[in-house]
Amino acid sequence: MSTSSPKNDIDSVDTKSLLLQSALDLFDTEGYPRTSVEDIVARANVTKGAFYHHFGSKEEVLEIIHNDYVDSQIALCDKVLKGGGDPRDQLRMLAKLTISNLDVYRAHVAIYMQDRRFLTGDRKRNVAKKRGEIDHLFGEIIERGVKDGTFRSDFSPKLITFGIIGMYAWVINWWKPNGPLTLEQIADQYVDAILDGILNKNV
Amino acid sequence: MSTSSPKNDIDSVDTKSLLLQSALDLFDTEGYPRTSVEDIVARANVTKGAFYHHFGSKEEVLEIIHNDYVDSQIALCDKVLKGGGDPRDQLRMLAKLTISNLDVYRAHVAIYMQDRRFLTGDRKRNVAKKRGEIDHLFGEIIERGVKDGTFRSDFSPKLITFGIIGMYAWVINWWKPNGPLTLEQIADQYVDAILDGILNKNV
Amino acid sequence: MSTSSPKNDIDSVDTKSLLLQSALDLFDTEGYPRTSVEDIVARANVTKGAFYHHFGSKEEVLEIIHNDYVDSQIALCDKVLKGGGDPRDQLRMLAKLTISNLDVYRAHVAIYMQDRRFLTGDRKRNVAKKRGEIDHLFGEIIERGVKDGTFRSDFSPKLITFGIIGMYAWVINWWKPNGPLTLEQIADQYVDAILDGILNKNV
Amino acid sequence: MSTSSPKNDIDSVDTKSLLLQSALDLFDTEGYPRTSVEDIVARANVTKGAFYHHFGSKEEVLEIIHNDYVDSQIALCDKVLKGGGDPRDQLRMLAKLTISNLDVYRAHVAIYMQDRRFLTGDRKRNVAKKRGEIDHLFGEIIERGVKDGTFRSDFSPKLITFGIIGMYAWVINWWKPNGPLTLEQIADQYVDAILDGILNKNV
DNA sequence: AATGAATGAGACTTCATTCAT
DNA sequence: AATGAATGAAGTCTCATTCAT
Repeated sequence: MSTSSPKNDIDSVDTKSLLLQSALDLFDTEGYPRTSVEDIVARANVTKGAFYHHFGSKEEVLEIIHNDYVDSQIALCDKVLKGGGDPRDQLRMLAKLTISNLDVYRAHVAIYMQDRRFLTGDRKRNVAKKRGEIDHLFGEIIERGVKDGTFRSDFSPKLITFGIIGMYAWVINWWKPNGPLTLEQIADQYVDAILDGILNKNV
Repeated sequence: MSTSSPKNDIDSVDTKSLLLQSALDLFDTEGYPRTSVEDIVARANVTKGAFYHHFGSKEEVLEIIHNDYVDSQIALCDKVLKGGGDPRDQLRMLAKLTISNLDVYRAHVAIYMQDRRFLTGDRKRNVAKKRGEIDHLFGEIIERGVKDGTFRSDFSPKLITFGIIGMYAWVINWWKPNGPLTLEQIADQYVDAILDGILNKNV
Repeated sequence: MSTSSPKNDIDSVDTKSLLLQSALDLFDTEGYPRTSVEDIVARANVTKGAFYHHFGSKEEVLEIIHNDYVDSQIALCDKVLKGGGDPRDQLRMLAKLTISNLDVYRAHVAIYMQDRRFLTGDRKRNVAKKRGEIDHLFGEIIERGVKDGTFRSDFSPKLITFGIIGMYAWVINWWKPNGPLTLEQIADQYVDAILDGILNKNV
Repeated sequence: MSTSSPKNDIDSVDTKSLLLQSALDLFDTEGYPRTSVEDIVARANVTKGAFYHHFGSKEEVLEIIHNDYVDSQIALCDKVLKGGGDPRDQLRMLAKLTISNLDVYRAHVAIYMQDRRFLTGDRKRNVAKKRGEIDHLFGEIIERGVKDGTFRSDFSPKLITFGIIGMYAWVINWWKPNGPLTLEQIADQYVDAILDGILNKNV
């Protein structure tokens, strides 16, 4: 067998990833403003110099985390929209993918929800733009459903869009891995509730 | 002679209120961690000494703002629950009151949503406890509705509770006063959507 | 007698002046970039916090020192120009005042000559503008002298102006208080040399 | 096959010279303390390792630049002094050579004037010593001229020496290549002004 | 000859808070 | 009730230099 390069040695994790993971954990638990670069490097067992060798600033790390998640979410929306199907199925599919994304990106999403506002300048603008895209892609499904008669037309599509987004976004505030409900169940029940309502029609 | 105390003179606003308002505005627009005591007193046109004369710390101000809002919301929930009525009506009533509370407490709510986590120690615990109460009171309506057959029993009540809370909580993220929809319309449409679903049943 | 306020007590020097003097000494001996705020406050026996209570930045202190000197030099030029007299006398008067200004502003001038370039943005522009004024006021005397026939017209006035300024500016590089030559002698000999030349006409 | 070594290939400039030139440009425009090794290597399109392969430290580069210029200036003074001639001619010759040296060494001189003080230890002493030599060689011409009656004896030779040096040194502060005056004209007018004075004797 | 990751000391600055008045 | 000078800890970031490869 070939001798692997040092980078790939079993217990050599590259410093940059180590720092990113450390920042991710701390931003998630402590929040961005209360996490110091000092904290990040201490957890990664490297020096401040190493941090600034790999990243230009603490804010850049925040941006990277945001983009990681937001890009994945956009890709997901694109996939669903391009997949075709009727609005009802698309809504369910998007809900499922969005929520199952939490398995991979739970910390990213928590940080995105809470610390987005600490981005400044171009970073703020870029992330805001991508966020707008996501809202727009979500909204398209609703609007198409209203047009083709699948969804009721007596609601404001924008209102419904934000309502659905709100339901799913809120999950991050109470869901814990290993809870009684799987992510799949959460996604399905929310879609069912939204489509058919929670009223008991058999009465 | 005038009998009014100096505090009530036509254009004498008392310093403490001035400082609270200043903090409210700044926490709302800049966020708690990026607002310095210096900023607060500058906007209120007083000095730091005055601030520490009226408040023990910056965090105390954050707590006051939180309690102002949370107490009002609890009062509101209590009122609805004590008012009796069937779960459907209670849900609608609570939704309407909660949302119209945004007219008065928009900044408080925004701060509550974003900066709650910067409270520490007892303050953190107290606010968390009150938040739990609100969630609980909301949940009670749902649970009672499931029990008495008003709401479907195939959903997790907790899930539905958080879903509804999420929809309404999210409003703070997109609603602007003077937009096309009134707060009353928002409250009603969300209740209608949740109760009956968004599917067009006439097809 | 009236009891003097604490500010005027015999050995109470106000912190701001103390810090300015400390900065002046250190910028003079070590240069601006090698002087840290830490150094300045250590020499003044106060804390860094006190420094930033009185000044917005290290650069602001540099600007204050520059303005102190440059403004005094402009005032001096104005005084000579408004005083009238023939160009020869004005030149001598300006030389004398400029050089005797070194007694008061020796450190300021040394700093101005060496550390001017570390000012940035508006501060850089403002000081550059004032510097231009001084050059201009100096040049006016020479130009008037050329026009009225006092000075030879076969030299470029600008060249002569800068030559004279250079001679006087250079003094800061070698003059030490308590040297063999008084500032008055230096000023006079330079004016004599410039007006009549150093050639021995008696040969 | 080509016999030239790779170093001499048409567009292969050796890294060391590239780095020196890069440092020269940056020290000139930004100043030594504000130029980082990072800046130098970025401009030369190499890495830090290359820099420290060729130079022991950033300060060593500053010293090299200083010695390049100072040695050339000493050589020049030596040449004039050894060339003999009367003090007046020697003065003119030295002025001309000194000033025309600016064509080649403009950046070096600017750096020498501004950043000399950032040399430390032996480097500082060595450059100071060479600087003293230059002053001395200049002064010798003046002193010899006073002794042999060419120059007036009522001036302090040291004063006159520094005055002349100041005039020429100052040129770096205002002269721009491609300005209206050639370096030759500058040198000549200054010598004429110093020898004969600027007063109009025909009045 | 050159790379580039990493170090570690030190720089400037912010800021909640205290305290004498 | 209020001032404003002062503190001191902590924060972000820079940078000359080293070193294994």
